[in-house]
Amino acid sequence: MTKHDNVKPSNFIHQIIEQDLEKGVNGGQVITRFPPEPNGYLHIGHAKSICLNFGTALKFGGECNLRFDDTNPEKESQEYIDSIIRDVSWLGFQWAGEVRYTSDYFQQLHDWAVHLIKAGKAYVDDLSPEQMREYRGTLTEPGRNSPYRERSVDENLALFEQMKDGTLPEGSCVLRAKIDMAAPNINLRDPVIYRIRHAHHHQTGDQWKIYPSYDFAHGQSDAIEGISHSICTLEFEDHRPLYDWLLANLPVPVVPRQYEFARLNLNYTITSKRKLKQLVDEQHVSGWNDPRMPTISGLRRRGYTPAAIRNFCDMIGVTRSNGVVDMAMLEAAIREDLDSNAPRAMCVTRPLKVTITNFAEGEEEWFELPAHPKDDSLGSRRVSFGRNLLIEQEDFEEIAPRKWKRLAAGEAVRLRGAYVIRCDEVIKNEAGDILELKCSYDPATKGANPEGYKANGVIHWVNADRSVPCEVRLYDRLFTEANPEADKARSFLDFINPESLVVLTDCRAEPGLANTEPETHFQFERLGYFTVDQDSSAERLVFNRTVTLRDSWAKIQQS
RNA sequence: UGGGGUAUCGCCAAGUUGGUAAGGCACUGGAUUCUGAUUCCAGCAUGCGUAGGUUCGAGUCCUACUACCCCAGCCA
Repeated sequence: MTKHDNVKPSNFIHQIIEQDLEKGVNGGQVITRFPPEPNGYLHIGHAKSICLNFGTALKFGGECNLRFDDTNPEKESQEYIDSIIRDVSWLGFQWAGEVRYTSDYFQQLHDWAVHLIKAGKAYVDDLSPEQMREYRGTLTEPGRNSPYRERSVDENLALFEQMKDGTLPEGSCVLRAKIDMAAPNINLRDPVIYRIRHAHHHQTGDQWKIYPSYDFAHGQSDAIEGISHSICTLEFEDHRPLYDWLLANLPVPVVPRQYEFARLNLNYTITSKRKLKQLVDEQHVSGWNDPRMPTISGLRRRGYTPAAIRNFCDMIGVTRSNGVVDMAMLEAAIREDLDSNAPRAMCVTRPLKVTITNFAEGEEEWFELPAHPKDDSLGSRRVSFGRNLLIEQEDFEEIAPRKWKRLAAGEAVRLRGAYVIRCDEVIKNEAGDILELKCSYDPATKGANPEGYKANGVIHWVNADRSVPCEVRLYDRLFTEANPEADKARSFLDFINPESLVVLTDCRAEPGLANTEPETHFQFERLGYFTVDQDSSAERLVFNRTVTLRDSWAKIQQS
């Protein structure tokens, strides 16, 4: 949508808000929130939610809170909290006020639970988890009332007090909302709203022995924060009646409304936190920020930019229909950004020795080349030319194939930004491997077309005596299947792409690339966009391939 | 067999008093090009899950089907 910025990205939630604003709902205030559970790292799917929630607040002059939905201490940790804060900031969004935690509201939530008990709308149930499942009924059969459902208010109060005090063991009982065991919507069949957990909480320590369930915590936390539009994904749609029931039965300050949108699915990857964690725990990848991971930190390390991710989120839109977005769309977003903003450079990844026989030994010539073909504001760079050069192995064929625009025996090709050279001799070993090319350069072709003959095309190169040794990590899609989770009989792990990472250690980059800082982006001409990895140092430069350039030659070859 | 949803080009997605199918990605031609990149031009749904119906006219209204997704954690 950025490309021609004609149709402004609109979505059904914005339309609802516009109507609300016209009606004067919420006093004209738009307050949203992004509510991650700190039990893993954020991924591209969360980026969609972040852009929606923060973007909506921005669009309507409102605010968006960052709230950790931390009601399940056993699965959560400070490491995840830190990573989430880092990722949201990096994406370019600022939340209103301090970071919030559902655990900030534990006391209020507890008091509201007591309120429900006193109103005869909640009870302590001693049923075991197995029994509770039996009593709940099935999708097609109604449930039955628990034998503990009619306990007196006083008894419930006393029991809940004991749960809270820690005098009752974990799992011995729970607090349930008293709604309707025959409701067709299973979420309304007396949902559990508090359970006993003698666990240490990353924020509240050992203060609490009981923790509220998601359903009991979320809507009320929204109300406490004055959220006007509580946006979540489709799977919570069935929870909305419960969300509304709790707000209707509690003395909350405001009544937020919940709206659901379809979560993002991307092909050739997964966006299940559980499975991403499995990839990390079982070391199929190097960590949450492995450049192959669809996590925000992985994309960042891979070389994706905040602007590209935000643009991608605009491109895919927000609807209620479940679909699978093509990875090509994400790649298009980063190409668009980096094409206009990344400085160009030359790097030879699989070097082939080229000796310029008519260029004097020990001599050197420097060229000043623009850093960007269309944007002078990016400045220029200097590259060194000499007798000993390196070109890409795949840029030479002894016998040129049809439509070949590179170097071939006896033919001429332009070295980007320098001279046209001709291959005069091919040096091979006994096995027939090509070891070196003897070439001659045409001194008249600096900034000028050759006279009386034509060069096949343009290839990139580097001065062997001046280039910077470096490592290049070629990344590709993590899975070989568009939907690695489709096969019920096989694990998604079976479809990990064995070539998702290819490490090249004998690469040579142009001189100016020495001492580049991590996260600096480049376009290595004719190869793709690359970004300096966090492992990189002055002693050992490391580049990650973010994405290749579009390659019409590859398509010609295939056909 | 219960409840809640969704169905518009290969993918995403506009379409809001019914008026004669945006755009992006991908793809295919062609032009420019010292990146087979970029850019530019052109092409790409007589049809909107299916079948009926209402209407001068339906993706938009009605009816009946079909497919797919979510729900039976003391996870979120």
